Amino acid sequence: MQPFTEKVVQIIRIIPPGKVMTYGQIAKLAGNPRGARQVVRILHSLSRTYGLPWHRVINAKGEVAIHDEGQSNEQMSALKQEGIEFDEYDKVDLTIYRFDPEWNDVDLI
DNA sequence: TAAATGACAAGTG
DNA sequence: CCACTTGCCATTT
Repeated sequence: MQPFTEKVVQIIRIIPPGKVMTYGQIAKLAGNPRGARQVVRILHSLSRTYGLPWHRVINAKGEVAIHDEGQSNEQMSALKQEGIEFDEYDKVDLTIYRFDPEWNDVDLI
């Protein structure tokens, strides 16, 4: 497995309840600012086996990016249960709910 | 080994 | 704010 993939997994695992991260943000922290699409693939294929909080990962606009309706509804209710609120366009306020690791030493985790 | 894929991002008008 | 374009790159076909 690529180091990038492994880091992405590590990062997603540390997202606390009630907070979210964006694909691009995760990719950047994992060492590849252009790897947003790889994060997508990882969530798809590894979220189950690694028990990742996949529902806390959304796109840069603050929207749930799932195309499948059933799954997107599942993600939204999961986030609501953690205290995250959606506006009338089903978007979250990233200025409030975005998780910023600040102490950014992801390599140590 | 080459081509296609994707739950994206950032820029432009 | 919306529509559209371009860049992206690990994984899958």
